[in-house]
Amino acid sequence: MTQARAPRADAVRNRRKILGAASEQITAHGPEVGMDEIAAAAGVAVGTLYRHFPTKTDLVAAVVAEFVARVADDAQAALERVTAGTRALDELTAFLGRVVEASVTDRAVKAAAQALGAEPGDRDTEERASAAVAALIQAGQADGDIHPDVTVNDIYLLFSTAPTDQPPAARARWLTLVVPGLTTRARPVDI
Amino acid sequence: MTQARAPRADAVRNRRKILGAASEQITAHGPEVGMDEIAAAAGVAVGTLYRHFPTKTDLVAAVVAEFVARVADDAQAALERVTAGTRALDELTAFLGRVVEASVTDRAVKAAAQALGAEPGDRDTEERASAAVAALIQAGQADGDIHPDVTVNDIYLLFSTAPTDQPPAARARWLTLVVPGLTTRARPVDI
DNA sequence: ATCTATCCTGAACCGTGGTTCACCTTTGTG
DNA sequence: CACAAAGGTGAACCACGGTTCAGGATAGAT
Repeated sequence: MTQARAPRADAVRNRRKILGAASEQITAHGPEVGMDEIAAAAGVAVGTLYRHFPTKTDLVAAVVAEFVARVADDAQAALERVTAGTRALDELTAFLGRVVEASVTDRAVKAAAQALGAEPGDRDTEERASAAVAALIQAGQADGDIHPDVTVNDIYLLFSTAPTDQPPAARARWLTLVVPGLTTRARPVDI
Repeated sequence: MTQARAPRADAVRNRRKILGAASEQITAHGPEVGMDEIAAAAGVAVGTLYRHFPTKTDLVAAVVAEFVARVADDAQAALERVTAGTRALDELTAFLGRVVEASVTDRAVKAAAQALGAEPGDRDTEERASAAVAALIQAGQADGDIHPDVTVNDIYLLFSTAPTDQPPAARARWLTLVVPGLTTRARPVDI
């Protein structure tokens, strides 16, 4: 059990700068930005990126984790408002809308959404988001607004198919088209 | 007005082979297959590809056009069944489902769908597909099944957001979630 | 102050994949 | 059959982007 020495001060500082710059760049230009650009934005050399994150995938995953955390916060806030008396379906709809809108600016969120379905990410944060969304759904079902079949996975499914790269009007329209599927009035469809 | 000489026999033959192989390869592995692989599948050298299609984009566009034509046929067939007495909403739903399922195998269709919203492609074929879908929608609206607001663009919007890369169950569920948005029972949503 | 483990640097490496081009082959006309 | 013109060939070119590594700098312990 060799006790690992504490990381050096500049290493910690750089790690933060890198994470910040990566978040910024990926948010602005999507996950396809070059490592060079991220390094430049962080005021650091490429090699330093690779000291902290063995591969680009790891770096992106770290950034994505931050976004997931943000979404989790959002969901929890919505849940609290419901407990305070607002209508669950409305909160869920608004939540969906907000996340989709956020996906447009923060293109990494889109990747995060797909990551939610695929790779684990932060177990805790993911759990937190899922729990809040699940509670939101349950509340809506208790109100009789949301269809009893609806699960958290449905929300993720919709979220992962959001038309992020389409104009605002299309995104709004998409939400309009998609929400009724969660609603009590909807009926199942055979394929 | 210099009359262009007719193309040579082997040129015509190769063009067909290329288009066939490209269609096959893109269908199987998506538009990201290398030009080398397409050339190999066609039993032809890379240079020949470039003689017929100045750029990879052009080749893909040509393949996509074929798929659009296939979708147009499908839509027209559905329309004819409606004229023969089947319910328009059911046909539209089934059509959506079929196209989504086709997108899974024929990954190029997905690209085609997005191309429909973006690049023109074959004006005629696109018109043909749009006309058939529009007629389908109108029929459904006449039945009182489909919401009066629904347009062809909505179908394209949904189609372009289909979860092509998710398991069959998820795709089916997606259809279930999405169709109610087209239905009379749905209500609009504010963002 | 010294010394070493840790960390940083950035030019170079490498695989990938679209594209080109100098040279050869085939077609089909005179 | 000869001989242009059209077409085909495929090795080489190039841009791009992730990754590496030998050498230099720095923190922090002694």
